[in-house]
Amino acid sequence: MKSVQFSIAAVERDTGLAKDTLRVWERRYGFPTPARDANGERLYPPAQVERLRMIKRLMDQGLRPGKLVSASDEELTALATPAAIAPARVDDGTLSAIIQLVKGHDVATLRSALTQTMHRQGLQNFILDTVPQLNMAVGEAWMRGEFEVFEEHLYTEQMQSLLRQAISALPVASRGPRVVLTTVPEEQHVLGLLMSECLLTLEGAACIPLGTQTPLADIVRAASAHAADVVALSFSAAFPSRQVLPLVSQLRAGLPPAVALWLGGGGSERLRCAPDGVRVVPSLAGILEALADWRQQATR
Amino acid sequence: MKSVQFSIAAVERDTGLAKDTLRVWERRYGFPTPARDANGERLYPPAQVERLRMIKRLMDQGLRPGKLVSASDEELTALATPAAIAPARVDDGTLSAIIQLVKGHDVATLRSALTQTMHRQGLQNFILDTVPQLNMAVGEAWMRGEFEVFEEHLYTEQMQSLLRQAISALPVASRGPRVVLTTVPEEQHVLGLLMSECLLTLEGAACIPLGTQTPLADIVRAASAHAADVVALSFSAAFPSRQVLPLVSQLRAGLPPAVALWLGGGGSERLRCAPDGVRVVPSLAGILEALADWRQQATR
DNA sequence: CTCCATTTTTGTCATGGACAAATAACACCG
DNA sequence: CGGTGTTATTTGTCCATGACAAAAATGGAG
Repeated sequence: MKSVQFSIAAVERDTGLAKDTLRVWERRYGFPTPARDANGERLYPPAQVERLRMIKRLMDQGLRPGKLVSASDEELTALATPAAIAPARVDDGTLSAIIQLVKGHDVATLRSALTQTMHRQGLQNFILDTVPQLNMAVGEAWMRGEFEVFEEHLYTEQMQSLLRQAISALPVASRGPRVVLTTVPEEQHVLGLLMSECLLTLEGAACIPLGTQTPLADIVRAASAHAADVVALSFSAAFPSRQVLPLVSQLRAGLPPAVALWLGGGGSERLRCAPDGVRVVPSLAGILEALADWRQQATR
Repeated sequence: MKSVQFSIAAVERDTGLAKDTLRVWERRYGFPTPARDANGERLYPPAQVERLRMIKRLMDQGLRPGKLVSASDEELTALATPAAIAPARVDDGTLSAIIQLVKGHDVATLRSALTQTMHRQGLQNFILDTVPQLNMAVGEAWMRGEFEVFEEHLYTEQMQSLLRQAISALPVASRGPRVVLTTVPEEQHVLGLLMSECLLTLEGAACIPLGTQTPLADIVRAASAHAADVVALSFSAAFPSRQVLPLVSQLRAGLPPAVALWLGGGGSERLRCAPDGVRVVPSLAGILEALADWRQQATR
């Protein structure tokens, strides 16, 4: 394989670390140490990009960059070791079987296994239990280096299809509330949204799915146009946590007070104190709880 | 409505203009002219953000920023006028009916109308004719300012569900070729991929969908792991054309020569001269042609 | 141990200069 | 007059360095 070098923009894309951050790390910690092209622009070797990706992954777990970038390679791999991050979990065999199918690169078999598991367990159980566990297992396998990026993509794609299919098959909602589902710009993880849409639609709520990355102003407009009762946002664990609070505050200020604002996903848990009128939904089961609360309040 | 001020990061999110670009415009053209907070950081008034969004829209049509930012408000609104950009097109009524449904914010009716149209026309006709026309109609309506961003999101989301559902319903492929479908990082438009997947699966090709934004190195690994015969990439018209050629060249260099590389979507047409071993597929119908060519060559 | 104040860590923003790719403008020739 | 090659302008991205504020860690008092 040719030794390709990465520009700073390419590294930002591949790692999710901002250009400013990459430069300031170099200045402060002495890593990374990119070469320079004829014009003085940074050229990152693939090995350093790989290391940066691992660092980012560990940071998403809550570890601090100062320790990580100055750590030795051995310490890094030790941190990424199963024992360090993957608490043993109960597994009836279904999980590992599906993981193996992803690794086996057999799309058709993977799809039918997922479909079969969903039908066996029922949609609600599938979404509350199996899907989150699968997501975590995939994420952990990726961190341990057992999964390639494209294998994670393949999994996400299949799961996405399955969930959308399930949603399509559900009866049209009638009871309310009307829920606008989306993510903020920069947040492109879609599975959380789809799982939420499944649960809400199962309970008879009317979902208005906007997909990912809706600008804040347009979320407000959508809530108004669709006469929404709730706006539900999903933040993945990879989303820069320092940006969550300002985003949410700005959105809350723009929305009418009568519209509820729910936050879900791994990135919302790190929020210290939610502003007034914002409900953090810590898990998928919490959605059902929030829904029940809303309905109770609505009848009064 | 409170007069909220936007930080430079917020403006980048809402407009899609990079921070560096915003600063350099201010330096060169004298617009925008943000206020400053106590710490000297830029605070953009909402009116300027709105103007920036309009400028960005017009730039996506090919107009140049130098003219736009120094233009008067009147000139701007004149450029954004329907007559300036939207050639009338033949329309049997189905198109405008669906557009009206999107604007009517009735999710359930929109979904059933799309489903019905698909079944009436048959999947292949639907994808070759109606879907591209709808996409264009939506894009044009958006340019004219008749569509909000969230309305485009809603349309995309519904179409995505419909196409994924159609793909799931198709029989598993058996004939080959094996096609890896994805987009490069930064390219997040997914409808082109799904339409291609539909057509290919209809013809019995085995698709390996990786979703959007797969890093180049992982596209290569996926092609190898899945024993792919073809890698198909989709570039939307919005993708920065200056980046297409370097990306494609790099990918072509990394792939084995036996693996074909197909490019589709509006962003691939602006490619001056494709490198050796790269096939530009100018339209959706071209996919069927490329497929036929591949099969003919494979039998020899 | 809990809670509050202080220090360290960390990401983001500012300035001003530079360069290269893309585009427009222009001169030239058939 | 239309096509073509060359120069000029436009435009986005990158760099270096300095600064600051929010978040996290630390430490001390109750």
